[in-house]
Amino acid sequence: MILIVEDDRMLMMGLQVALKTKGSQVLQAGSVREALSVYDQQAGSIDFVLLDMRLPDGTGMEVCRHIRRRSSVPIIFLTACDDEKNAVEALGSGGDDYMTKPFHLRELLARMDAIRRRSAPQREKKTIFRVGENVIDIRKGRVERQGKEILLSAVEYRLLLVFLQNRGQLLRRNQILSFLWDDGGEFVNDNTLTVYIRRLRQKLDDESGRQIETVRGMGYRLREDS
Amino acid sequence: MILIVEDDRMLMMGLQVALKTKGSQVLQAGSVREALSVYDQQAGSIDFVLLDMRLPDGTGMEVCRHIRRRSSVPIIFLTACDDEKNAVEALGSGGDDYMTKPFHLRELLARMDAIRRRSAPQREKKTIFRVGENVIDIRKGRVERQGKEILLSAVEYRLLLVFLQNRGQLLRRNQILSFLWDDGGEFVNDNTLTVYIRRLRQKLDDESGRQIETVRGMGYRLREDS
DNA sequence: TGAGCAGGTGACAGATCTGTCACCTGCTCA
DNA sequence: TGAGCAGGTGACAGATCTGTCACCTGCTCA
Repeated sequence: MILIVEDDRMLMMGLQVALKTKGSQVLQAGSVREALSVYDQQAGSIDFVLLDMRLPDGTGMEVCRHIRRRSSVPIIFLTACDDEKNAVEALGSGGDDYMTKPFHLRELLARMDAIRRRSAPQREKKTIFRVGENVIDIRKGRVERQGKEILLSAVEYRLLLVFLQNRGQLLRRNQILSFLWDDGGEFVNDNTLTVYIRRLRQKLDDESGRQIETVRGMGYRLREDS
Repeated sequence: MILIVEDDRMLMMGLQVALKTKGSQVLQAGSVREALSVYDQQAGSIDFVLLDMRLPDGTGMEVCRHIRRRSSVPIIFLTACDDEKNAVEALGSGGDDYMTKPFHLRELLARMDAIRRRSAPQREKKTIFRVGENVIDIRKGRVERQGKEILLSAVEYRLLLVFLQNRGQLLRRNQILSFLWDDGGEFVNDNTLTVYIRRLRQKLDDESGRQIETVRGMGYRLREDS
């Protein structure tokens, strides 16, 4: 099921017809408010989101942040030309791609396919992870090293989960902030993340060296299993 | 791989030969100390544990508790006749069955098969659970109701996980204590569990009624999805 | 090579969590 | 029907966590 968030009725109609013709079901929302409400009710069945940047009661980024805190469903931003700067930023905040209006439907469909292909090798549902000598069992909410439990606070544990679900990938500070804090990290001090990274490192690091790498100017990355 | 914890060398030899003949690999341990060490190193590959009750440096229950905090691998206790009272208690602490020595190998093998069959329908690796109107995503370590995050403390969250992994099953207070506290719950006040049950209920319960049921004199049970 | 800045560090105040207590409620059985 | 007890409740002290601060370190570029 595809969620389209778009206040231009003509465009909405066009997209809807095109996507339905391709065999997809469609959900509509015309505002930030409506998008959040529809998303929360249907989250489980939505497998793609098309997201207008400018909405009558806010921006697509707000919707994107809301969704990204809950799911990794693909999101494509639809933007007017002069939104382009915003759109690029939006990618950092969790979008997978963006299209500048007006665009050819065929191109949109092609990009959707590309993104689907890219995310197709469904991450297997691992529930036990190894980070250095630490073993994390998310079904038990337990972290241990050499059989000894490592106690993590709630925020530390969730920070670790964010890294595990995106292992080996560079995560920007903004992305991590928005995963961890409900307000999208807008209202927490940037240094707070730095401090939690440090705390997590202190608990996880062993002789095998630093597990969470700093990518200067970019963000952090959890080392792939060595 | 089967872990045998037994200090009687003759019995150990017998079991080992019999199990190897049936195509199983075997790990040995002759004491509590050794059992814990072997278990911690091989936890991932052990799929059955035979556990003598009386060991030179302690009891099988200690080993059982250690393992149960980490895994639901099947455990059969091997007990001398006059241990029987303990053995029954041991089942409460997480054992799946017990055999009174001396026993027929054939009977042991039959019981092992029975337990394997019982646990065969591998619980699928769900990572998203619903409890009443609450949605728990263990890959994100998040609990929410109607899109609004419910904040759980570390102990509350792990208590919830214990229930989720044993949904619909009656959990005895002792079992829960040993899942949650590293000392097997021996050194925490019994009322502490009652209090955490209450706190978790306060956060999870909604109009659809109580999710964690009390089974008086027995323990607690998390309601199956209605 | 040193200015500027991204990220690291140690310490802190206030918030929350943890485990216990004393006491309450209400089930169950004689 | 009421004694006895399993489990529930509200409040609490001390421990831990949370987020911020002021300042430090060390990379990167002109």
